[in-house]
Amino acid sequence: MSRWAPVVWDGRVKLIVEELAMGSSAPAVLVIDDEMQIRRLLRAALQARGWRVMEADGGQLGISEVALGRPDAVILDLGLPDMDGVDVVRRLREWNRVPILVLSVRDSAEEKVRALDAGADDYVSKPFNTEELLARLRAIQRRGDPGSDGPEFVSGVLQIDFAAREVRVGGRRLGLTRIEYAVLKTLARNAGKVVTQRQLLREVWGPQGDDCSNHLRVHLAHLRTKLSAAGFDRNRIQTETGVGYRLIE
Amino acid sequence: MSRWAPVVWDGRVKLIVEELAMGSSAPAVLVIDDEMQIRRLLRAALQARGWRVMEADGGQLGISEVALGRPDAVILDLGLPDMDGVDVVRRLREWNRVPILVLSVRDSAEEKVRALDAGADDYVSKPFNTEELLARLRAIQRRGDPGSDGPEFVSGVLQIDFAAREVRVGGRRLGLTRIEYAVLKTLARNAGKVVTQRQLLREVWGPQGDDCSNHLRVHLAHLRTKLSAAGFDRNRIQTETGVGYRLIE
DNA sequence: ATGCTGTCTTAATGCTGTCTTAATGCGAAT
DNA sequence: ATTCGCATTAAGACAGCATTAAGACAGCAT
Repeated sequence: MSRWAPVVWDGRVKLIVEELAMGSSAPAVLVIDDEMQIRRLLRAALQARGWRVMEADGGQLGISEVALGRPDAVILDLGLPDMDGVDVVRRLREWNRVPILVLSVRDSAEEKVRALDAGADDYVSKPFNTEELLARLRAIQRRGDPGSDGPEFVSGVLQIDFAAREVRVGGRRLGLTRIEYAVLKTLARNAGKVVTQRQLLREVWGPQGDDCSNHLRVHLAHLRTKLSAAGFDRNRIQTETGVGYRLIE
Repeated sequence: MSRWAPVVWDGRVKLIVEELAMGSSAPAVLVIDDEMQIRRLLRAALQARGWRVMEADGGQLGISEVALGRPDAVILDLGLPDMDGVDVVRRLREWNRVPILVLSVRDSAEEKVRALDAGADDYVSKPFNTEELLARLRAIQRRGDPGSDGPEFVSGVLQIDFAAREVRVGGRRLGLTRIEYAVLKTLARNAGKVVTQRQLLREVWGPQGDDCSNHLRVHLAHLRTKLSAAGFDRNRIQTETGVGYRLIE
């Protein structure tokens, strides 16, 4: 099948194309808000500016979503039903430095001070101007994360520096194509665990990217060949027949 | 000039004396505002919280003060008499990444977007709540300064002086156009890492500057030609197809 | 205003490298 | 034995890239 079989040329498809153009590494933002209307509004605005948008409707879910999805920024509504918003900030800051923009209906100085001192990077009162919010989001996201230098994934001879998009095997740089890198990145992020084919397909070809499983096999073969040529044991990418693949730690 | 030869007892000298008095280890903030009342108010509040305070009453002076005094944060009033505040931000950002909190009497979204996209880190409207402003200052200052240990970049034969906007290859000066310089600067600031096309496009053509990818290619070709003509290995600007570019360290 | 200079944009070309497609062979499960 | 899923390879299609040249444009000095 061709990737250009989709019948509709809607926003979703356009997004996929854009993601592909960016090596599927478009910055992701997590919106934590219990009001669906706000989430919808933000999703539309953010996607229009090239963000990948994730959503959570509660604090608990939001925190786990940060852990799982590793967003590049977080928009957090303080008025969540399940827990205090400032506590969410605090909990996140215990282990994560992702930029956090706090939203709130309250406009009091004390509230702002509380949130900012808990570790939030900016505070915007509702109702907000969308353009301003986007600009503020850009501002806090622009100032990258200082504390992340060097390879973030190391396992034997294989090391991956996600920030630099660089893969090394035994110290030697490896040139990977967009798709090969995306596949390896996903496997590495879930090292030891089985990554389903669907998961890989979505990572590379987007939500509509099922029935590209043959492509996946081809690229995996290339990936294995390149890795093993550089001294990486080819068998460390295991095939779980009918399920997916696993990178042995 | 010797620090203890000053003929005039002006603000700068006063500042030095204060630095000595504070042991000069406290974080410094530069307040750029033409209204003396505001400066006094801020000075009192900031000093009470342990900041070392520097002052400038105009944009020109403020910029040179940033260069000389290397403050850890800047509070900048947009409504300066001698130049447009947003321009001050822009000028500072050409070579410096110090956190900037912008103050303004104007509360319009456009103004905020302009200032933030120019490189400011936060925007507070006057009249402001002092506690909130201090909390915001802490928030932007907390998120340290990642990539600027000095305005110099050196890697092999290539050296860039961001302050002077000067590029040298093997000591010889290189004349670059605005766009060429902006591209090289961005690559250098992220040396070793892949800089996405979108990132470069935004750096040069602003936030809505997508769909200029062809221009980018043209200017990159010029840049590579100029660099290699001066003795810089052309391959040290790598292309990551479909993703972006990387300057090899 | 006018012309000059250097920069930016636009467009066209050929090319490189990546992705897709399809064909073949293998092995495990039915 | 047959079928299904997977690995591998090779070849062609295609997107994205590099490069060049020419025209538009802005900035600047006259």
